[in-house]
Amino acid sequence: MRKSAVKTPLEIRVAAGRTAKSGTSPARARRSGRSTRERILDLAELLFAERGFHAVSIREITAAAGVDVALVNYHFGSKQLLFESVFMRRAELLNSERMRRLEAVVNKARPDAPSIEDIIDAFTHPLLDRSAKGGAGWKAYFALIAQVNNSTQFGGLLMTRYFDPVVHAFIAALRQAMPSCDERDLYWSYHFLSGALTLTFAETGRIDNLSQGVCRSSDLASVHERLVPYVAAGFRALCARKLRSAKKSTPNRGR
Amino acid sequence: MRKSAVKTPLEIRVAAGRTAKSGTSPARARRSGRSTRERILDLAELLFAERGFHAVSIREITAAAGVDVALVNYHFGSKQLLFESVFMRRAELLNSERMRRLEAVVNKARPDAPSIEDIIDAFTHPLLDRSAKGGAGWKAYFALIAQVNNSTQFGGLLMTRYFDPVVHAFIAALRQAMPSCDERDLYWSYHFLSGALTLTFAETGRIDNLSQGVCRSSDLASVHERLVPYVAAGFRALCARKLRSAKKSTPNRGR
DNA sequence: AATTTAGTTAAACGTTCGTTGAATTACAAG
DNA sequence: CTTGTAATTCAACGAACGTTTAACTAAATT
Repeated sequence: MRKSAVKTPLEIRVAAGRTAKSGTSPARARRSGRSTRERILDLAELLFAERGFHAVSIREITAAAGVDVALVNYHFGSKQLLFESVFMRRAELLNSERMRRLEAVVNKARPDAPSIEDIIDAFTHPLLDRSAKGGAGWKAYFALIAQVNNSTQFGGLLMTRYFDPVVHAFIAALRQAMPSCDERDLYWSYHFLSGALTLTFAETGRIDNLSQGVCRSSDLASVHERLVPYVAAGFRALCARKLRSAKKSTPNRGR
Repeated sequence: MRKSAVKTPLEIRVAAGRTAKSGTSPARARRSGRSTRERILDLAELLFAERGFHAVSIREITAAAGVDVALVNYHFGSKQLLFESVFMRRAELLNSERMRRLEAVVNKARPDAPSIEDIIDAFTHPLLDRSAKGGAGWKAYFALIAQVNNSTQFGGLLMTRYFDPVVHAFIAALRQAMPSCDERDLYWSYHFLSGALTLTFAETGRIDNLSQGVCRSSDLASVHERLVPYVAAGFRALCARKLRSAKKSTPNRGR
């Protein structure tokens, strides 16, 4: 595959990924308290979110991070793998808190099913928290998620790989809360939620322009208190829709 | 600004934009029936939608269109202006049909206000129609819109410039249909609709993976019949939310 | 027929891209 | 202190990028 594969540079890079020897610190973690790996991840996240994957060069990232250009390929293997590392890093944090919150509302309501609002809140509140109090890194990350979610080439791939397990858990909870709901209505309802959620937390400034100052993208607390009842009502409306269907397809005769 | 500005190449390009002399055909419109300009626009649309602006080179576009690389700069001035031409081309078609449909449902309901569902349908149905019967060009265009809408650097800019007038007309119609609704609720409701709509018509394949075949991105007819009641219920829920608020802020004492 | 103009072609411009190899430094283990 | 390894630096690679220039063809105008 490669030309002069004398020193098998791939193995070097893979080994550099994480040696698992000293879990605390590779003793190289200095300069502003963050390791080189972390500083690259931080700046890559910021720049990818601002301009997208292809519009940002490795040289820009490493210059902003104050490290040498070669270190991206040394620590991550390639620009593409750096991007996936950025994507994965906070996905895991987000997933675990979403699961924690979901289990909490399920346990609290037991033996009944939780309300639709509580389930949705468990899914969305972690975004609100971290966008408000998580610093610029989380804000950039949510802008990145919105781009990936709406990307033709990555939307159906990366989102699936990193978020599907948790999404399935939430859809299962919604299924229990609305047992009569059609499966397709459940999935499409989540899909609409996903589009509204990712666009909103991307904070593109669109609504600021549209509303001419009446609404602010950054006012996430007030948007969250609207998002939850909005999508909860949507979920309920879709599952109740059965009653007045029986129009085109096989007429289910009454019930 | 430029080095050897002897022939003022900018003027040449601007003049080439559209000379408005012979509106029918510059007699160069041959080869598959579409002019060079149109073929470049078609292929640029397709490739931009698939991979995004920066991931596609002018050479790829012109090679796919079967024309010389220099013609992009001749006809459009730059890669960036080509992108905006792609964006603008169908936006105008979409806007005019949306306005036509909106006026139709308003006139039909007069002197009453139309239903929320009818207003939303006037906004979303043009997408359904053209995605189903408009060919690959329209499908690519909707994938492009989703990327722009969720882009940090273009989302608040291009969408505003090309879609705001029509969006304001729709929000005005919704305001008339729900006069007691808070302004911020109206704008945020539209924002959620925008996120759900653009993601859905992008057809990223995400829901196909998530639902493991139960739902298909391409089944837009069945998604549209879900999207309208979903967001209509969301709109209504937000505007009715007033009654049970008075929690944190100024307690409106009872009513 | 002569002249002007719009459209197209081929070639090259200088720049930047992601990636790599080899040399060098910093650190931990013996 | 010596050795081995992980991390970093510097310089360079070929490839591809957006854009421009100048020459050329085809059409319209005079």
